[in-house]
Amino acid sequence: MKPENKNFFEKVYEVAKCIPYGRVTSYGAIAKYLGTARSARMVGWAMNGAGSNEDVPAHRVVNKVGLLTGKHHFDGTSLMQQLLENEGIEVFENQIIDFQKYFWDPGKELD
DNA sequence: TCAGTGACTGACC
DNA sequence: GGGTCAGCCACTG
Repeated sequence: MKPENKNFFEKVYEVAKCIPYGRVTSYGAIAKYLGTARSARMVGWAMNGAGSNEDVPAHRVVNKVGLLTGKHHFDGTSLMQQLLENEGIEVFENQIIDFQKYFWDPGKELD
C-alpha cells in the first residue's frame, strides 16, 4: 500500500494531521503538496468530511489569505475561531492576524 | 446522463 | 488595490 494509492481524502487528512500546534495552512498549500494545486476546492470539500474526524484539525486549514471561510461548517458560529485562539492564533473578523507568521507549508516543513 | 454547486486559487482588467 | 472570470474535480438531484 503506497501513499500514492491512498484516496485523495486520506492524503488530505494525513497532511492536516501533521499541522503543528499553533500553526495553520491553506487549502492551496495542501493541494499543491498533493500535486493537485488546481483542485484546492477538493481539499476544502474533503475537509467537509474531516469534520467528523477528530484527528483532523480542520480548523487549522483556511484560505490563502487566512480567512476562516469554513467556519460555517462547524457546530457553532465561532467555534473555529475559538479553537484557533486557543492555540495562540489571533483571529479578528474571521481572519487570522499575521497569517504568514503562523502559516505552515507542508511542501517545505513536511517534505 | 446532465447540470448545478462548492471550506479555492490564479490570472486578468 | 479590488472586482470579475475561468478552471479544477467530486458529489447531489
